Order: sequence, then C-alpha cells, then structure tokens
Amino acid sequence: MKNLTPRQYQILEALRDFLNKKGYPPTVRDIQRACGISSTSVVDYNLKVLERMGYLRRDREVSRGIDIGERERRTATVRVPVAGYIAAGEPIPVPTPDTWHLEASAEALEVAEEMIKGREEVFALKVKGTSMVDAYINDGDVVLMQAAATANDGDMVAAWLKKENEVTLKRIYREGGRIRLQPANIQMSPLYLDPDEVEVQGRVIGVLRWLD
Amino acid sequence: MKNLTPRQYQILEALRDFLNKKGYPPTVRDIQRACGISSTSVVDYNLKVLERMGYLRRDREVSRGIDIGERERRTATVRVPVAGYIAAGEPIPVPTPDTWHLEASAEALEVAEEMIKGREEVFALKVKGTSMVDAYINDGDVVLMQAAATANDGDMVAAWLKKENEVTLKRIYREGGRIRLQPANIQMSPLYLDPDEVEVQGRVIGVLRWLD
DNA sequence: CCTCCAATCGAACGTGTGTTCTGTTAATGA
DNA sequence: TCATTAACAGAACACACGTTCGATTGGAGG
Repeated sequence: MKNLTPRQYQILEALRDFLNKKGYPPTVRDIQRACGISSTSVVDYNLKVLERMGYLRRDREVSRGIDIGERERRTATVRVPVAGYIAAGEPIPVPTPDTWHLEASAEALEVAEEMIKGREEVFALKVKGTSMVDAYINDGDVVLMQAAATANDGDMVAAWLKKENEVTLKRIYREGGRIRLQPANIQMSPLYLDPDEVEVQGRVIGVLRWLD
Repeated sequence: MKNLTPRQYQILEALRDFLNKKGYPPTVRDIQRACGISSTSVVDYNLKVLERMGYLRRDREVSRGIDIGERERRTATVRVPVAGYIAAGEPIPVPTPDTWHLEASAEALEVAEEMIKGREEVFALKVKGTSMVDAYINDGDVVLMQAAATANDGDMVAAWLKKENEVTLKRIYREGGRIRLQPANIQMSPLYLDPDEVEVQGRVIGVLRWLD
C-alpha cells in the first residue's frame, strides 16, 4: 500500500477519533479544527486524495458524508482455533470439517484481521522443539496455517515427509517431475523429493511470537 | 423497556438501514423521505422522543448528529504506530511523546489485544536485513516494541551497542558489574559488556511475520 | 359540549457545511 | 531560467439541514 503523508495520516486519525467519540462522522470543519488546519479547502483537498487512494468513500454535497470502510469500524479481530502442536516427528493435527466448529472447549487465539486477510479455515499451531529454526521459527512460537492439500509455487507450506517421517516448513516449488523444498534460511540447501514422498498439510500464513 | 409506536419503530429501522448502507447517519430529511413523512418537524419530534427514551443520542444543531449506541467499540484490537525500520547499523527510531501520534508514523498496524496485553507506548518496527537471524527474526518481519530505557533481567531488549555502532535484539542480564546479552539461539555465545557500552532502547514484546 | 394533549403538517428562518475560485509557496525537472 | 505541480490559505457562494412556530386533527376524559 502507498505511504500516507503526515497530513493524510493526521486527518485519518482525526476522523477515527471523532467517529469513536461521537458516533457519527465529522464535517470538513470538524477535521480542520482537530488538525489545526487554517482552511477547509485543505481538508477537502486531502480527503479527495484519500478517497482516490481508497482509504474512504465520500458522498458529494453531503454533510458528514464520509464512510470509512467496514473493516476499520468493526472488530478487526478473528478467533482462530489452536489445533495443537507442531513438532518435527509427527504430522500436524489439521482440523477436519467435523472438528472445526467443536473448538468451544479447545484453546483459541484472537488474531488481528490484518493477519488473516479474509482467509477461511485458518487454524493455529504451537511450535514444540527447535526443529523449525531453519525457517526462523523457534520453540514456543505460534504458526498460523490455512488448511490446504495443495499449494502454489512459492507458498510456504507444512510438508509431511513420508520417508523421513517428519513435518517441515518450507517454500514449495514444482520443478520438472520433482518437488523442491526451499528453506527460508538461504544458506541451507533445498530438498529435492518425488511428489509421492511429500504431502502438503497446509499453507503457512504467518508466525506469531510472544516474549515475556 | 417501553413499547415503541409504529412511527418510532419505523424511524429507528430507517436509521439503521441508512447507517448500514451509507456508513454515516441520515439527516432529518433522509428519514422523512424513507418513512414517507410529510414534514421534517415530525421526524424531529419523534427523534426527541426516542432520545428521551434512550434509544439514541443527538447533538443539537449538528447535521446527522445521531448516535445509535449499537456501535460498541470493544477494542479487542489496538492500533500500533509503525515507527520505521530496525536494521543492524542504526539506532531504532523510538517515538517520543511529540511524534507519537504524528508524522513519525505514517503507517499503523492493527494488532490483537492479546499481543499487547494492555501495555502502553507500544510501537512497531519493520525488520530490514538479516542481522537479527540469531533471534530467529528474518528480513520483513515486524517487531513489536515497548518504549523503555531500562529492562529487567531476562527481558528481550533492543540494545544499542555504542562501540560496535549497532543495534541488536537479545535477552539482557546484569551479572556483577557487567551486562550479559544472550542470543535467543542457544548455540551462540553471549556478549559481555560494560553498562556504559550498552543502551537499552526498548523491550521486545513480540514478533509478527506474514507469508504470502 | 368542552378542554387537554399527543401527533402531524406546512412553511419559514438561520446557519452549518460542502464546494469552488483565486492566489501563494516550495519543490522538481527540463 | 521557466514551467509544472503538490500542498496550502482565505474568501465567497449556494443550499442542505436542524430548528421553530402556528395551525390542524383525532382521541381521551370530564
């Protein structure tokens, strides 16, 4: 996304503040006052820029006719079930459609919408052990996954290596009749395997780490 | 709560509809049109009644100054300013109270409350380069920091090494008159330094990583 | 019959508010 | 050096919009 100028950011902040506090959008002059701008035309000018950039929607000739996207107004957070642990020596516990909504008792995680970006069937796994360090993932980290049996070239996936009896997180590439698994750590060498030796268990969306 | 007359119910419905559709509240005349009422004063009259009954809040003399209480703003999510980049060769740009809500952060990040846990003065930095790999942090990751000039033993901190002219992320321990900086990677050896060679720039709260 | 009052209507008033127009300034590039 | 453009200032315009006021209607209660 494009960078905002300080003024644009300032106006967006003022907009959100006003909306939060009052419950309805500000007028051009409300924004002008909040930002210490000396002319309404400056506000109008920047609002037009922000609209062109997609940060908001305006209705012309309408007082307070500013609409910040739904995304920003509502709870931008999603509950993600924690399906279990991910470790080197065992396949990851991918939730099935049956178990998917039975997660009431199980653990869940509150994740910002920004992390998920509207994806469905997302779950989380806690990393056990240090076998993922070549993906810069440490013991105790949380991995966000999307259930998927297939993946596109370049996707970071959880791959079950049947022969080695081991799960690993690597970027996947199809090359000729083989599959290349590329570690995030570029100093490490890729793995070349036959398609029937690898089973994609899910796509890796992101990584979360807490430090206390 | 008391029963609504058909007219009041009708007006409330029109209000919600408009708000959902447009993103901002309607004017008196918008409601009038939507309800097929022939006078604005009728709308005004009924809005006053509804306000007295607590169904909404109005700001007088303000166009579209209607606030339905329904928009509950439970912030299970927190906006965190992105202060800039963190790289090996330069100190991190810690926001000062002046720049906190201003130009320094042209960007912001939506983060789940769970990540912050109520902490104040939290900001984010984008990692540039691979100098933090010994903390399992890769190029492009986002580090959540809490502004702090001091730290407790065991805290993960952003430490500015004056002699080396370099910032690093390590756990800090005071041992005797010296300071031990312990990499997250236990295979790497700790650094021992004099207190005046180290400047704590902030505490590391967490790490975020997106994979696309 | 009457009064009382909630609910509505139509019109008018004053100002809040989006918009536009004319300039000015600073930065950029040919 | 001049032309171009983004960003801003100040003033003015037109009308959208909240408010108010007088009048009417219809029902409830005496």
